Amino acid sequence: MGASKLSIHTEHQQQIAEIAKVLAHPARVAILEYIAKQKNCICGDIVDEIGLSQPTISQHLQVIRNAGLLKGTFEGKRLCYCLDHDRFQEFQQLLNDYFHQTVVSDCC
Amino acid sequence: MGASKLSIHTEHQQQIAEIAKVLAHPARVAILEYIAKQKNCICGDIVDEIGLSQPTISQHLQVIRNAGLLKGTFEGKRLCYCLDHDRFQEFQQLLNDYFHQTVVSDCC
DNA sequence: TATTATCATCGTAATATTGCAATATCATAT
DNA sequence: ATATGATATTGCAATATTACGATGATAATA
Repeated sequence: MGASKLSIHTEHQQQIAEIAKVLAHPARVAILEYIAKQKNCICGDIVDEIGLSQPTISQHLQVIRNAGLLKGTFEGKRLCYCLDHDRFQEFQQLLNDYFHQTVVSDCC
Repeated sequence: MGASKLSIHTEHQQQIAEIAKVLAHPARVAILEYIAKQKNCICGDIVDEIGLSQPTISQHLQVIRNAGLLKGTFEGKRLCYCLDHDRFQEFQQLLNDYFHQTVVSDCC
């Protein structure tokens, strides 16, 4: 198959999985790091920074954008991508909640 | 392709991606939740709990085990799967560090 | 020993992901 | 209006993931 049986899981479980999927590729981890530290919204050189082709970067960016992590706007001639601070923090919060909620009962 | 170009990313970026991959499927999120709350190491009924076949659960468990999240032992006739508390906390810590390290400079 | 219960592995099918070349789009500059 | 530069989209190939039936391995029990 390859398609996951979504209906059998809770909304919350799917939400955590969706969030994790964004971080589940090193290129996206790298892109997020790079975009985050850009102070001046000049984001056109992600391709040079990461060692992947422009279409591939664009594809990863779409995954990040679909997750709601990008605030985009235009500045001069370049399209600007900025990390959405609030959404990024929401990611952190949701994952943190998951870890806190999932209390491991010491057994073995 | 489908294979990711690992060499171009840092160890740390790959580590975050590896961790995220474990959580990147709702079934594994559900399995982790379920195993965590089991107090008495009776773990044979994950299959009944989650709505997936035994081989599929076993496959997901292998992903979780490969990530170092399982402490296994025997108890009576049943193989026991328990969440490794320390490793689970390490996951939390590493993700938390990533979020803290990735400080978003407010630009747009 | 034979049976049963439990979990792992194998084989296979369907789908998803990753990556890039080619091409399209679109804002800006000339 | 046309050319240029930057990003998005399309199409395709290779690989990974997800799922399950069939089968194998192993421990407890009859």
